[in-house]
Amino acid sequence: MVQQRRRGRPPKSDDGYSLTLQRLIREGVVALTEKGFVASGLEELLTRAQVPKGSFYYYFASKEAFGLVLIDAYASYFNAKLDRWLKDEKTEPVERLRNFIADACRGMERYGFRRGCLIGNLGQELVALPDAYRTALRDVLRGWEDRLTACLLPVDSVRARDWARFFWTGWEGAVLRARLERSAAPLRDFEDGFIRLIMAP
Amino acid sequence: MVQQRRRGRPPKSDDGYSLTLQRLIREGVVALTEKGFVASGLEELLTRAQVPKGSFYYYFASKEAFGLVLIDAYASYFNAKLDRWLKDEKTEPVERLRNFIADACRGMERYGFRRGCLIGNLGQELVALPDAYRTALRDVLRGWEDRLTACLLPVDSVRARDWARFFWTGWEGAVLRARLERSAAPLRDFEDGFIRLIMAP
DNA sequence: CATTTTATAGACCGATCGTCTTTTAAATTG
DNA sequence: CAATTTAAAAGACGATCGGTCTATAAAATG
Repeated sequence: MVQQRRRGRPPKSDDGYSLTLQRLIREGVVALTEKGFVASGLEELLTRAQVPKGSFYYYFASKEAFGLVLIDAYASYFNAKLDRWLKDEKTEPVERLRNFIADACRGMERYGFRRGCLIGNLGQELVALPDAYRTALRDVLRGWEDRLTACLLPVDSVRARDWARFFWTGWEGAVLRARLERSAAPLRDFEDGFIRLIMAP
Repeated sequence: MVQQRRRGRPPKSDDGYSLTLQRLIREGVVALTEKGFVASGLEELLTRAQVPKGSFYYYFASKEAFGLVLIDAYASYFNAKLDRWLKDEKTEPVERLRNFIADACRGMERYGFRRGCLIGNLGQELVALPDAYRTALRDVLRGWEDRLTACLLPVDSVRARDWARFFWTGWEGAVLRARLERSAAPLRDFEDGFIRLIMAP
């Protein structure tokens, strides 16, 4: 069947990710990891992204819709990062987790502990957010939980999921604490405790 | 010595806590535990507290100054709660912690998981907040750490402080997770893991 | 009644959000 | 190549709200 060409100007890129859109999403994710949703104003975002306001509302119906896209984008980015570390077959499971944590420490240091976890940030302001956000955020965390569970299965097949849940719960707290202290120490302290926990008989 | 009466209209109450002030602080703390600093608008707060806008700026120099007072008020409230549970001499140390957690679970359930931890909420939006807030929040957490350290000293005198640090780090995450899931399960899961950790040989 | 201090009232400005109309750009079709 | 069609950008605009400030009322003293 022959593809019937549409009349008129075609989209800049057919995958739905024009350069403008990419910049909006990139700057949006940065803003949310730093300040959360409410404190992130569109005006400042558009200035940073070098995108005029008119374009924003061409791509997104509202700030609310934009936020959901950002959650998705962040989840994709973070899931890729997790898969890279936690599925590294040539490394022992617990060591994979250690590698992920070391990478995260470097990441937080690189940005002077200004950037935290997008999911954690939005989670804290849940009451001020559109209702659909809660389930979206929850599901992202569950996705991380699944990935870590898979990684820990060889270590303790019975409790792998419990440990994974415990990890992400505590990790969000550790990221918060690291920002408060402007130090990666809370991340490493949590790492030590967690590994001691899952290694205990 | 006879109390010389001051000229002018006397304050409604001499302890510096007029009914108006009490209402402002009460509603302010509630707002911050629910939505954080930025998302908490003065307009709504004043409506709830039944205080006209003009009065607010009689009591506080700015929203920023107000926030610092709220952090203090919350810290006092929470420290009193901690002391009540963690210094309960007729109870075993670990059991004291369990009691505190059970109380916290009831608290979160009572408000339908709308209210979180004021310190955690503000910690997440640190970048959007006045600079003085960071150290204030950090010091409050250190105060909690001291209290739990004292409680855990009989259990493990060497590692008591490490465990206390670990607890508060993870606890902030657990509160966040509980709000996301609208369930106290994350709090109890964290409790289980933490106690297993400190009891391990 | 003038003075002093406490407390209230609400006007005011600027920022932000979201919409709307207009303009430009890039392709297709006859 | 001119007309047509759709994509994308540009930014003016109004409604709303947050935060601050000035003016006024209330309650006491001398």
